[in-house]
Amino acid sequence: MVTIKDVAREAKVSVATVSRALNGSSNVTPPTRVRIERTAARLRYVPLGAARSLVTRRTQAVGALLPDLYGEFFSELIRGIDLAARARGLHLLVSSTHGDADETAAALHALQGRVDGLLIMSPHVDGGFLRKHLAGSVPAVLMDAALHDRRCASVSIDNYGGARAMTGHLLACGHRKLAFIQGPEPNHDARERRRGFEETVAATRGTTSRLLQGDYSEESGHRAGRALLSGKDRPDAVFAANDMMAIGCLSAFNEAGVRVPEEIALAGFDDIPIARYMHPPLTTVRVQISELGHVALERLMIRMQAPDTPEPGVTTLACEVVVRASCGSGTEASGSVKTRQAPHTNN
Amino acid sequence: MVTIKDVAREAKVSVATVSRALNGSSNVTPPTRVRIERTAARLRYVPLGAARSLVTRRTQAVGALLPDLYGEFFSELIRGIDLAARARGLHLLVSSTHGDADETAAALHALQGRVDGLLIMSPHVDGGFLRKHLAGSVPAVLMDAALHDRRCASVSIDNYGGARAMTGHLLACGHRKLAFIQGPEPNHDARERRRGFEETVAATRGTTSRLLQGDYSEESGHRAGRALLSGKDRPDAVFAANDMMAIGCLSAFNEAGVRVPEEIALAGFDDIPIARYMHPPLTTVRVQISELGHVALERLMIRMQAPDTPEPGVTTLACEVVVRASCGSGTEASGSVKTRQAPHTNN
DNA sequence: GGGGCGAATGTAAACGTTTTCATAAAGAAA
DNA sequence: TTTCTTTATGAAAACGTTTACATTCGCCCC
Repeated sequence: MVTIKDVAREAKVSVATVSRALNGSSNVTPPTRVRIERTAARLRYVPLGAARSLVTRRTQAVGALLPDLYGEFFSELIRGIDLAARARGLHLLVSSTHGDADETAAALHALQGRVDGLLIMSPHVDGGFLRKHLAGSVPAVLMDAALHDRRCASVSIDNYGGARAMTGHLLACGHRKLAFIQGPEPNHDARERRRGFEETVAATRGTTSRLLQGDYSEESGHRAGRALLSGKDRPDAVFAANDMMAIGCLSAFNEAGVRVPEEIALAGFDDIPIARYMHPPLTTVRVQISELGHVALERLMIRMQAPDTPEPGVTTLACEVVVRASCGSGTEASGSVKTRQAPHTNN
Repeated sequence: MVTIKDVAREAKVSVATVSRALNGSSNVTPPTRVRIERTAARLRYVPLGAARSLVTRRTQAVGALLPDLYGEFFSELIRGIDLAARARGLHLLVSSTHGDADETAAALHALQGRVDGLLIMSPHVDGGFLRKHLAGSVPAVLMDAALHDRRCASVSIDNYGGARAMTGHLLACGHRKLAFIQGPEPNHDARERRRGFEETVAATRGTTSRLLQGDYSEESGHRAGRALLSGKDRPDAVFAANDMMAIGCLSAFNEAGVRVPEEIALAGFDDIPIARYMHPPLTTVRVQISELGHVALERLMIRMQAPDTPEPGVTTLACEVVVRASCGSGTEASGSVKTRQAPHTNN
């Protein structure tokens, strides 16, 4: 392996000068600098990250702890984080946890000491969990976290507002018998979306509603769709807690020859890129998924640079109802309604 | 920050013993071990990765350099890599390059010295590029690389065979006027898929074919679909070089009220999870995308453990035609044909 | 009871880099 | 010239960990 010493010897300078020349900064004579740069390039010298980190106390890396890596939601999220990290010159360490709280704690532990900051999305992680397992050793930002805990930074989507807006839209379209395919129970966002749906329905006279269990996968949406068709009291609109389930549900309807939106309306949540390419194009709640990653990373940067600044609380990203054909909206061909301005930070 | 010295002092042993106790291995008396473990847990000691890496010459991390992070193909690929890496106790550093060869080289450079191995997928990277910019400092495995270069390890999909098989299937369905929506020119896999299509068509009498340019995005597929409909000589089957474009194309057909497969057949490539949930479900070439990541990581592990072993050449992963409704296959409702056994390593 | 041996623990030297401090050289002010 | 300041460079000390080697201790065997 070629080290800084080799470069120093070849270029006939000390290691200190090599370090200075290569890190751009302080006083090195132009001729020495180019000589060193040439030598380094010739020897193919690459500074060892570990050694550098050890002395600078910086890894130039952030970790992203995610619950799963399945589907377009996460590819969009990772994309948003990656782009923002790249712009800041940071490396991105991704880690997924499929298991329970213990496994999540283990993953969190493994990530510490390797990164300068942590982006966390996990149903098991809230402020208390973080304080217990992180102990302030690394700044962290929660994404879509369960608890709006003032003491830890977090960036969330306005799941509740989005679900309210979408439910309101379905009602406005004239649908009265609604069904909701909910996401996995432990997920905070799944609960919020359901709450938005239920409260809106409860506040409107003359409506009936029904809940089906799902787990955010297409397959569970497909199952739910079949269950709805086989039941005796078919709803006139189905609101799925995410697009993947809506897509699975749509496919079940298509298989059964039930036309959407003529016979049954359908809406999703997330606005994953594929949603608009479905047939019919899917009415959904737009969440700027990549923006969530982007904003979370920016927040993390702030905390990394000034770790002792007062905790900045929760940032909420607005959602937006995107009306496409699948909800049977007669009045407007396509349009959108925002739940509120974004991003909005609540201290 | 709490270091190994703090733990040693608290537990009244030397740092060496702490290190031994925490790393599981050699002779430590059970009572001392538990005392050290307790102390470490109490102090919330986390070993600093950088220091550990510096002395062990291992980062316990692999890097994945990917061309982009958009769409389900990459989320599946990352998922496959992540799962395999997790199983091996390795961390995963992801990095994407959107730019040209220079940017790719820079990303490659930034990744060196931070990882024990590299997984690379990039249209700009071939064996020569690798030798020039990597210089054997880190073992690397190419995924779906342009050049089947014996001197560097690579895992590829049988793009050519898959395209041949699919084209053959479309012909077997009775379609004679074919169109192919090709992927971005610089991509090796895009070229291979086109080659498979063209050669199969050329070998069959009485067929006509037409090529349209795409870039693997839904949007480009949508554009291509519209172009096909507006043209005077409408094909009876369209083969898109990936599923995303097929989905965009399908959406264009749907918008125009052109029925698939009755009026025009459609096929894709990749079998992303969503493909089967389209309407009609998409006939496509199944590529075990996550398996590609998985196999690539396993290959990398081998090279990491024995760097001086002779280069093992190219591993090819078979593709499989998955027949669903979109191709208008009258005879069989659903089925599949493999191009060959997988995985198959060619030394 | 002494010699040898193995197990448990301690000591200290690496690992490659940055950075502080010291030094040398070169110019500016006198 | 002399002295002071500035600038470029070098020497060496950190950074936190692992690990080769040294040491101590207790035990068994003769």
